[in-house]
Amino acid sequence: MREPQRRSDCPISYALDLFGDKWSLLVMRDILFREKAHYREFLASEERIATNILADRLSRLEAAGLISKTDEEPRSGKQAYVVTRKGQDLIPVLLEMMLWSARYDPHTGAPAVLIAELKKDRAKVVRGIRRAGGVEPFLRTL
Amino acid sequence: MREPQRRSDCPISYALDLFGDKWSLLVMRDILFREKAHYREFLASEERIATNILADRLSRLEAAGLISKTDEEPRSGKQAYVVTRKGQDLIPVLLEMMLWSARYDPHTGAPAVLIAELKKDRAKVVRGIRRAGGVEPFLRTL
DNA sequence: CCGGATCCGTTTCGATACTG
DNA sequence: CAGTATCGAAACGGATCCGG
Repeated sequence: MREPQRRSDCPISYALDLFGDKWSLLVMRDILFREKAHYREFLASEERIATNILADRLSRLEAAGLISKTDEEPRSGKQAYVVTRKGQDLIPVLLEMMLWSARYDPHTGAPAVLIAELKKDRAKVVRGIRRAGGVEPFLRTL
Repeated sequence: MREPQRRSDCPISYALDLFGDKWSLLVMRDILFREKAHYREFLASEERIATNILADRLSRLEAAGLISKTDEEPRSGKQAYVVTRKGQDLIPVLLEMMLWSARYDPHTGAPAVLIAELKKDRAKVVRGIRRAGGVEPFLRTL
């Protein structure tokens, strides 16, 4: 497993050490907005993460305290990943990133519903995701 | 130069293709919060980016329309990078990321001033950075 | 089946030296 | 000053293998 090393004392570098790669934030998107919980489900994302990379990212995210592993059904060997409070607090970051992408990505349109909701009551949207885990259909496309 | 290729139609993947590495967001931090404009200034950051990586990231960010290069002083060969509107619109993303880092990074304390300002009037803070480019001293530590 | 670990070829990174 | 060139090291990606 890759052990990230801090490169500076600037606060943002803590996030960059964790998320400065192609996959970590995608895993967090899956668990936060798409209710994914099992290894197989992450693997099935359209971005096609490799098995070894996924295993590495899951264990790094767990080591950093953003997710935690639970033995859902010990006899079948089935495990589930759940997001922690620290992980949930990443929701605003992902939302801002998604808003920026939606505005400038020539490839996808901006999800007008979400933008309107955010403008109306930002904190409420964050709370909704935190509780429901992306149950609202428009969130699942992020 | 590395040409990023889109991996999915999910809007957030546009941002991840651009920023899914250790350096791109650091360059944007430098230009947005620390008023850096010249190649050597970026090089001087404490994270010690290599010259070839910096050149690559600058040209990618320029190709993506987040910064643009101007001939500040044509006869001395001195060039300056300036941030575009599209690049400035990344400020909220960086701010959220910094807030999250500050909250959870055991290594740095949270900049209380900024947190208070953001809670009071988020849009005003963003406008301030947009105009002044990190002139406020507390921004330079981000 | 499920959740990985291992192996291995390819891509990217990073440090230093060098150049227009 | 603002980058290239080079080269070893690290990370990635795909395929396959393994233990429960």
